[in-house]
Amino acid sequence: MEKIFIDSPEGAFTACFTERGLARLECPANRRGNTLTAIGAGHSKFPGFARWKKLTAKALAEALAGRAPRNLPPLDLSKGSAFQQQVWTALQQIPAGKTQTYAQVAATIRRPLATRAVGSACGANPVLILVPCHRVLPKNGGLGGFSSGLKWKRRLLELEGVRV
DNA sequence: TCAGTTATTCATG
DNA sequence: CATGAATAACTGA
Repeated sequence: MEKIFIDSPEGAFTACFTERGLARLECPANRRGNTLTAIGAGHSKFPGFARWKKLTAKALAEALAGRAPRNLPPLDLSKGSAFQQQVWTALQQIPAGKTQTYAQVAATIRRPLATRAVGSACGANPVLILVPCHRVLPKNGGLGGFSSGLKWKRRLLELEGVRV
């Protein structure tokens, strides 16, 4: 598990890679740019690691600019249960600037009654932004929740031009 | 295995 | 508009 930090205008994101791909991507804890430096960037344990890092940084930059990333690094979602992986995969099908309700996501994975479970799966999503759990809103027009804080969810939606 | 929990939703009053 | 039940799946013990 290689852990690095990726600088961005929003702060330093944390990314974790396994031999299979990107396993985690976390929002900066505090908004003001912290001074953490890259860890593990020197020794690439896995083949293609350096390229994944570059792809991740690039995809992240694209996403923060409100556009859908061209190329994503491989994602290692093997940590999650089968159900969670289905949800996370479904989330990636939502185009930038669009939103879905928890019920709609439940419907797309052919589990129309699992709306609540979908919410749980979103909360367990380890790869924020690249797996766009922020594009899922409750049906009543509220915001729902966000693992790194609702501030981030609102901001990410604004970056994509979504009004709440 | 099972009780407790959840980033929901719908029907009621 | 507030409340409560229903509902599928995760988590921890």
